[in-house]
Amino acid sequence: MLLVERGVDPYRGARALPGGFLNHAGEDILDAAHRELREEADLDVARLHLEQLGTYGAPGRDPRGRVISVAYLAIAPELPDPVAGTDAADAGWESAADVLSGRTKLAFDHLRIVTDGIDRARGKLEHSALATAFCRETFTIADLQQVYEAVWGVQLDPRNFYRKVQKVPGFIEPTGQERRATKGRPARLFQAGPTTVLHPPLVRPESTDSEGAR
Amino acid sequence: MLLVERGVDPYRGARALPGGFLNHAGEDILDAAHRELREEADLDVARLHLEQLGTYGAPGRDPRGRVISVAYLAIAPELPDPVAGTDAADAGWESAADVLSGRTKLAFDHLRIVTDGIDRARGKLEHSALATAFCRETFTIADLQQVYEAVWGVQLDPRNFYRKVQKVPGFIEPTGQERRATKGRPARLFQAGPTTVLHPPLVRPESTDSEGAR
DNA sequence: GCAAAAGTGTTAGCAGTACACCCATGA
DNA sequence: TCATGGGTGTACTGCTAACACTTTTGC
Repeated sequence: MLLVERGVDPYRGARALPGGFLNHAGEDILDAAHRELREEADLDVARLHLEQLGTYGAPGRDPRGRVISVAYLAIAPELPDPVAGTDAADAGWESAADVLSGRTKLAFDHLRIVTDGIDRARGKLEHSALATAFCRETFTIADLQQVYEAVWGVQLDPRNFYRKVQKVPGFIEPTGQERRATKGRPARLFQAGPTTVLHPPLVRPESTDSEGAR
Repeated sequence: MLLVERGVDPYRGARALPGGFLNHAGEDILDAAHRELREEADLDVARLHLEQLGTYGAPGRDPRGRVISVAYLAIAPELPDPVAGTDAADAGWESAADVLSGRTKLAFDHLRIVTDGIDRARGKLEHSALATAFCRETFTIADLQQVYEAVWGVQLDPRNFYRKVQKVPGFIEPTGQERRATKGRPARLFQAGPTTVLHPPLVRPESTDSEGAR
C-alpha cells in the first residue's frame, strides 16, 4: 500500500495515508481524491480503480479539531516510485502485512481505515471481477492467478484455474496475441471483459485470518 | 423503505430520505444518524442494523449550497407507523419497487442513494447473515425463507432451505421453543447466531434485474 | 379422518478437485 | 533433447436440487 511520512505536526514522522483537504468549496470529493493521489504519489489515472471506502468522522480522531475524512480505495497495476509531495516528507510502498501486524505505525485512525480497505479489497476480489484491475491492459491467465494467490496466500492448480476463469461469461476476453517468456510455451493474452459481478466467487477463503497479504 | 414528505423548500412536498445536519461540531456522524432516525421516524435502536452506505458530495446536489451527506443503510423488522418530525410534514413506508420505477419522485439525488442502498442490501443479504435482521428476535425457518424469497422474487424449496440454513455453522441457533400457527405442525423457533459472513451464499440470483423487491 | 405445514430420507446430476497427459518454446 | 511453462482430457467426490415420504397439528 502507498503511505507517506508526515512532514508536519501532528504525528510528524509517522506514516499516514495520502490525502488532504478540499481545495475549494466547489470541488467534488472524488475529484479531490484524484488530485491528492496525483499530487502526493504522481499516480496516473489510467488503469486506476478508485471507489469510495467510507467516511470517518469520530469527534476526537484529529487533535487539530473536527475533521471528517472520506476514504477512497484505489487499486492499480504497475507500481511506480511515488514522489514526495507538498506536505509529505517521504512517500513509498509498504507491505500490507507490516502495517496490519503493527510493525509500521500509522497516524490518526488510519490503521482502522487500512483494515477496512483490506477487507473491502478481499471481498471485492472474491465476489467481483476486480482482480483484473491488478493486471496490465493485457495479461495471461497465470498473471491473474498470481493476484488471487497473493491476496489469500493460497496455492491454486494452474490447469483448473485456467479453465475456471475462462468459463465465467464476460470476465476475460482473448486478444489473439501471445506473450513469450524466457522459457516454456507462449501464453495467450487476455483483457478484462464487461462483467463486474461474479456468481459464484472464483476462490473461497477457508479462514478469515488477517495474513496472506503481500 | 422509510420516506418523509418535505415540509420546507427546496423540494417542498416531494419525498426524501429522513436525515438532517449535525447538531453541533462534536457530534459523531453515527450518533447523528441514530438521532435523526429517532426524531423523524420514532424508530427504536433495538434490533436495528445500521451501517454506513456512502458519502454523496457532488457540488450541485443541493441548491442551498455545498452539502455533503453521509448516507446510512438501516434494516429492521416490525414496521411501526412513523410519526411526523420537526422538518417533515409527513413520514411513511413506501414500496421499493414504486421508488425504483420512478412512480414515487424523490428530492435531491436521493434516488441515487436509494438505488445504492438496495444494491448494498441485496449484496449483504447474499453474502452475509444479515437476513436475520429482517426477522424478530425469534423466528421460524419459514420466516427466514420468506425474506430471501421477497428480496429476489424467487421460489425456494422449503425442505432444502430448512436443512441448508441449519448446516451453516453459527448462522441460526435453536431456542427450544415452538410457534403454533392456525394450521399444521408447530415450527421450531430460532434466533440469530454469531456468524456474520457466509461462504458460500445461501441463494445465488440468476439475473441482476431491478425487480423482485417488495 | 383430512388438510396443511414442518421436518426427514434418498437419489440423479452437476460442479469442483486432483492429476495424468499432450503441446510449444528456449537453451 | 531436455526442462519449463501452457493447455487438454478425465475420473473421483462432495454438494445440491428435486421429490417421495413421515410427523404433528387444527378443524
